[in-house]
Amino acid sequence: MLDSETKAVELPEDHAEELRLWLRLLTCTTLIEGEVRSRLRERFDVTLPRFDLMAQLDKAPDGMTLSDVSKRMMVSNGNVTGLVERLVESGHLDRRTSDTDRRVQVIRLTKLGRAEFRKMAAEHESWIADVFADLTPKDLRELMRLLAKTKASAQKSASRRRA
Amino acid sequence: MLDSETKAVELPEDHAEELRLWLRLLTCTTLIEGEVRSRLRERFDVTLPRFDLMAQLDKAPDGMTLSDVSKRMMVSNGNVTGLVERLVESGHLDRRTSDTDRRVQVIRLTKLGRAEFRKMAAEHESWIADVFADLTPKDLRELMRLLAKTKASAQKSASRRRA
DNA sequence: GCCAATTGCTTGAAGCCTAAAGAAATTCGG
DNA sequence: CCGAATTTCTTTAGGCTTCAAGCAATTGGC
Repeated sequence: MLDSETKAVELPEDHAEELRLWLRLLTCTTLIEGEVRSRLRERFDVTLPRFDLMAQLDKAPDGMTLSDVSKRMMVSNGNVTGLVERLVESGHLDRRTSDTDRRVQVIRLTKLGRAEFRKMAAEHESWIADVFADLTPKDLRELMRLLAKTKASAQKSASRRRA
Repeated sequence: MLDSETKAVELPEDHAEELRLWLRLLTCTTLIEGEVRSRLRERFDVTLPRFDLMAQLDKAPDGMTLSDVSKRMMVSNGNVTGLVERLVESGHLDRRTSDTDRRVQVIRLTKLGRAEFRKMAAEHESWIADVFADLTPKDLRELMRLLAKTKASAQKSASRRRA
């Protein structure tokens, strides 16, 4: 009894399995991400971060603030600033200062931006389908379930640390 | 019969499920990666790429060539060059030109590098264990299996494109 | 109304990353 | 043995990313 308590904190336990799982998860993501990245470049001469940002905005017809984008994309504020800058420059994004709060920048897709994104998104979806082509419907559902559980567990772990 | 053939190529099929799965996979990885990154910075003032590189070298006592590292880490050659440069500079890595092929650089951990890595790796393993803490042993095995399948499927898809 | 804390965003320094081009060494076909 | 192709690594330009510091606007306590 006392043992089981001390053990968790003191003794070096074997977590090689979790480690291997994490590495495999990372490998899968890196593999797919790299694939998507080079296809986006080849077909549309666009970078993955730009695509991701446009994807967020496509889901928000009324626009988003930079903070919203930053949270959704899980990247830093400064990162978003530069990304938006380049996309405004290229005519894909429209940027306005909020009427009610002059600190806030509201961005949304321009007509051009939306049109281009839709084209890219359609192909993108088929690439992703191809990536998972060998998984059965049951595999897909099961993987979804386990990743949901993983996400929850990871979030809990992160909040434990911040506490 | 003809239908099933045309359909796969022509008709816009619904692959929303695969798309959601990919986004969830990406979210999990980003979450965990961010967590590991900030912990490495806090505790050891080291970056994730440096840690990853040292992890590769820890598994290869006789050293590795830069190309080996590049393939293993799935990053570009130029990336490795810079990374190695900084780690040699900080005394963690040792770099020598191969005796048999003057193009080849062989790198390995120094005593300092190995000692520091071992300390980091021990903590790292416990962080990862914590991330997956809510998954049962069965979950872990099942997730491992499905990710193996995903990896194989993704590799197949990537090679189809390059073909 | 005022001042402190917070929030939203930008800036700057450093590092990471890729693609593409190029330099140097090796390998291989003939 | 020669030259073409390949391999290994570096360099360059451009972009992505973080952290930390800082500025401007708003909010909330008093």
